[in-house]
Amino acid sequence: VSEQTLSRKDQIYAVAERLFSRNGYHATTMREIARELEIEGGSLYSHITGKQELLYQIVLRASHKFVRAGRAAAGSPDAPADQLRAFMRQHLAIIAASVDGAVVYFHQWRHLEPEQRATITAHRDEYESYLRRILSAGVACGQFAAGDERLLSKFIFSALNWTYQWYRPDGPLSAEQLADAYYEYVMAGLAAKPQEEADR
Amino acid sequence: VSEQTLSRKDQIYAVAERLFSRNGYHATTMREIARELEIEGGSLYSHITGKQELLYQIVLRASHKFVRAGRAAAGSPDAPADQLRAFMRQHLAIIAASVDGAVVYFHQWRHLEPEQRATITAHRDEYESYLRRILSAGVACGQFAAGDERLLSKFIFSALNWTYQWYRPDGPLSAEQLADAYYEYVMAGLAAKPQEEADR
Amino acid sequence: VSEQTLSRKDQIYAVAERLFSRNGYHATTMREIARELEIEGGSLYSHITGKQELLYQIVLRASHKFVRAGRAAAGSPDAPADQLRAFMRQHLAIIAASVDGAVVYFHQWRHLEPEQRATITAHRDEYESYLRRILSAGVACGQFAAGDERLLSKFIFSALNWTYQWYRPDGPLSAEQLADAYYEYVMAGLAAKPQEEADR
Amino acid sequence: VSEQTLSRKDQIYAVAERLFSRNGYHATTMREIARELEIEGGSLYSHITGKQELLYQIVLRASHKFVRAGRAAAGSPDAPADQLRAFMRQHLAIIAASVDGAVVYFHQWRHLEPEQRATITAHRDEYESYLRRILSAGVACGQFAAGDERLLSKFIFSALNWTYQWYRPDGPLSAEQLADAYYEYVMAGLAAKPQEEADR
DNA sequence: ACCTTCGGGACGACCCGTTAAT
DNA sequence: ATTAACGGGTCGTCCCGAAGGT
Repeated sequence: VSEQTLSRKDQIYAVAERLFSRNGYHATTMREIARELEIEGGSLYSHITGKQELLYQIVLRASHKFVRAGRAAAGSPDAPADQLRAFMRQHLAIIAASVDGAVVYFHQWRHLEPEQRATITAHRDEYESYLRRILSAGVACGQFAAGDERLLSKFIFSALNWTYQWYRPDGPLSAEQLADAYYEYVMAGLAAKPQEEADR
Repeated sequence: VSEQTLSRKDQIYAVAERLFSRNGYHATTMREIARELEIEGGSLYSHITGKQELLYQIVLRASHKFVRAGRAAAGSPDAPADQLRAFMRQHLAIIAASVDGAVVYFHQWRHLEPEQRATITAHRDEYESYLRRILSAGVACGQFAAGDERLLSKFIFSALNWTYQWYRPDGPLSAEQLADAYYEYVMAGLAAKPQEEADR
Repeated sequence: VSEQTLSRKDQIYAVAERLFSRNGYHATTMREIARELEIEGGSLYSHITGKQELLYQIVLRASHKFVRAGRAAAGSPDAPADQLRAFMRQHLAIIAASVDGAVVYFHQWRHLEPEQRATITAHRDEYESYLRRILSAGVACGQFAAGDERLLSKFIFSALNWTYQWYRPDGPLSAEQLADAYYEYVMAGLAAKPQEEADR
Repeated sequence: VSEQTLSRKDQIYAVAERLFSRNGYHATTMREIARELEIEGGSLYSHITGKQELLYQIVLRASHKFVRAGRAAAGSPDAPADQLRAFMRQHLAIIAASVDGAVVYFHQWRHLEPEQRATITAHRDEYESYLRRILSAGVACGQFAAGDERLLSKFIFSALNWTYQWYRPDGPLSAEQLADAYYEYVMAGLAAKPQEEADR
């Protein structure tokens, strides 16, 4: 990532995001962040208010991105199956755009202050509700088989969320290709289909 | 959890597992662990060698459980689809048996020493290879549709691994029920089936 | 040194002397002492009262040996030159008998409690006075050249005391041989003698 | 000692040298060093890397001084007897310039890390070789009586090294006077000389 | 009588987030 | 943006003692 054209403050956020992601919040020191920018530890405080705020802003930003994407997907006039595909694409696009941000979002929210955590949790709940709404609509209109929507949504989120553990945007798969592949798995499963069996 | 009949050492490990899981390795202090056992911080060191060793043993134990289970599932004489079901059941059974252990295993391995981390990574690779072997066998014998087995294995692991984030063994779902539900999702997907539609 | 036939208490003192000598008082731990005896740290306290007492007794013993030897040398009816030779032989014999004891005596007395230190200092002063008495007597009877006896005594003690830094009783030189060699240096110096020069 | 014009780092080294000398390395705490400078213990670490490094630098500095002086004395074009006198003067001048530094050098090198200790030991060996070279040259040219040069060099070092135990530069004797007195002892011994007796 | 086990409590070096002065 | 420092905290170690086993 080019850190050249960013303001000093944004550079700090960028470095913090990377280090929080790689080493975790508590294992990252302010001096480490400063060293990457070739300044002294104390100098950070001309630009930021503190470590805690650093974490909060990073998590909050990621959180907003997900919520915004989810609201868009669930609010579109498309059929539920297409909404689901859009939802998955968006989710993976956000992760692909900033794997480090995603890692911090998913892993480090525990280290927020209670108030901050409450805010983030609320966002997360809202986001998850969008997927459940899509699923319900799909069942209602007969596109999806009936089932436990709550459990199903967790199943889908599992697939989506876990990607930050291994996905790298510079790998062979684009985020969209990955989303489409996962969409197929989610929709059709992996069992051999009757006609395929007949083909052999 | 009954900590009555455990040796002091095992009590320490149990508390450490819980706190590492809830708060993370670096945010957990040795004195916190001690306080839960109503002894002083320094007294821990009559029983253990250090914080790092605590983490390593906890992660190592979880790692062993997964490897053992994976080897058993992939080595059974059953058909691949049954192996897969067994694999998923075992995986969730391990998580259900100790959610805290699973959280530490999945989240805190980054804080191991390089050597320790290498050991754990090797175990993880071995474990993942068992699932891929099952999937390959299933494709070979026509039980599973052909596809990218590497990607598919990641998809399945996503579903399995993410459970530690929300699953509680004292909830409404047993680990086995959850495994079976997930197995169905993985095999058949959520798209409404033609005959099912006809059934209605 | 055979530690077989000693009482447990004496074994502890023997080990402590060795470790205090090699590593110093503060760098030696009670557990280390115990480990050499293949018991646990806490078990030492059945036999001794504490670490400080250990040091004090070791230093005190060495101190007594020197004082006793000095008193004997200075109190003998021999001529001062012979008293000096006896003094030097005795001093080195004590060091040779227990280099570790000598090291602790010379190095670790700083770590005694003030009271204990005062006792040892008094002994040391007494010991040094014996040498000065011998020197004064030698000057008075014309055996030694006149000079600053205070400085001279320091010069002689330097040679004697420093030996614990390098002397090993199992080396090529016996303590007596060393004492005699040093006696010659002290008496005659190293300058070539006139007749020796004539010899060439 | 004026600690006014020194950099903070040098002040720390000066205090550490004094305390290591008086109380020994292990009995000196970082907080004690800090207290003398009227700062908090943790604040030391803005200027230095650690306690071990403190010791190493202090010992290393003293070590360098001795080696440099020894090389100069043994390398001069003077006659061996004059080289010896110069060697002794330099040695005592170094001790007089910093008795504390000498004490640390002679006493605390045991507490260095193995690698550091090896460096210091090599320096010490080099230094001692210079004196032996002077002695050999003196014997070869007939200025010194023949004898065991190895033992003789130890004898001379004893006198020189032990001085840090009692010598204080603000006492009645200058370092040079002391060196010259010791030089006379070493060269001529203390036995009454025949012609001197005749002179009386 | 001897030793182990378990623990207390103080203290060790060192590090961290942060700030005031410059 | 730096420099120097604070103050509180971290893990770990140490000496020592009490309870209890053999």
